[in-house]
Amino acid sequence: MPRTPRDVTDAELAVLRVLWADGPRTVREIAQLQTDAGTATQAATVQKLLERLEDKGWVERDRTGPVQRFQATADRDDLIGRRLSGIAEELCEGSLTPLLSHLVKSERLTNTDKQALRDLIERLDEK
Amino acid sequence: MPRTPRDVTDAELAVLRVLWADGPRTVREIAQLQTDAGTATQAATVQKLLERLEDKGWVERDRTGPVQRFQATADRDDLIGRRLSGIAEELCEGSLTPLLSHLVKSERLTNTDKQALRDLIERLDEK
DNA sequence: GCATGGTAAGACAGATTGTCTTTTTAATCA
DNA sequence: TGATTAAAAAGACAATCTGTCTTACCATGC
Repeated sequence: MPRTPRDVTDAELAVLRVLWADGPRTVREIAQLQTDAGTATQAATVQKLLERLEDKGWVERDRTGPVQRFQATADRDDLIGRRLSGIAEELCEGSLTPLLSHLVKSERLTNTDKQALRDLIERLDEK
Repeated sequence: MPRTPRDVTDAELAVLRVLWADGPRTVREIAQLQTDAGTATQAATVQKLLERLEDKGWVERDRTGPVQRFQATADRDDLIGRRLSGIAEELCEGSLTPLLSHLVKSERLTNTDKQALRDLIERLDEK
């Protein structure tokens, strides 16, 4: 029964968000920023989350200064990519095509989306 | 600390797969089919998984016959849709656009994919 | 009325996850 | 330089979540 852990958990994502929004930070700073944002989190908790994120490769730390500073090694789009691949892997034998066509067929695309899509495709062709 | 449970877990997905592939089935049949497929699973376990799937709305059961028969209420594409929405919700304030552009920009699309994509878009325009 | 197979309840252990507490280290200062 | 303090590492915990079973309950066919 090998359960598959989450790539990034809720609490971990909250930390990543701070790093994405405010760049490299210390543990205290992150905790403070989260508290400001309404989600009070003890520094010790943030520290543990950062440790786990580092293990998973989402974050790296700078140990040179007197106080460690953490920064994300991947941005939101990278996480999106990993999640999409995960879905493709689990439900489509690895192919992204079903995801793509699902999105295009979904009724939720705005006209702007459609136009952007056409542009993207054209640019694709050029290459 | 409200953890967000998985929409469909690994073991549950295995059951869903059987229903998708072989249509409405009884608990025993599902267990048997899984065993045939190499993943031995006791009928009791399948029963519990089906119960959970029913609670979550992925499966419904026909209690009329002497033996209950289960069937999926959603297909693979529905699950894909839910997952995509989940990502959009969690990482893109609900917008699907970032997912879409990620997919299109990914290097993993084959020429066939691209062509299919163009066709889809054209059909979109017509509506 | 009783055996039997199917169903429902629920018991469990192991893993995951969000949060802390305790130790250990490192840096500061009287 | 020894005492004080802040930071980081370890690791303790409780509350789930999940995959699997076990036990109790029922309806049917003899």
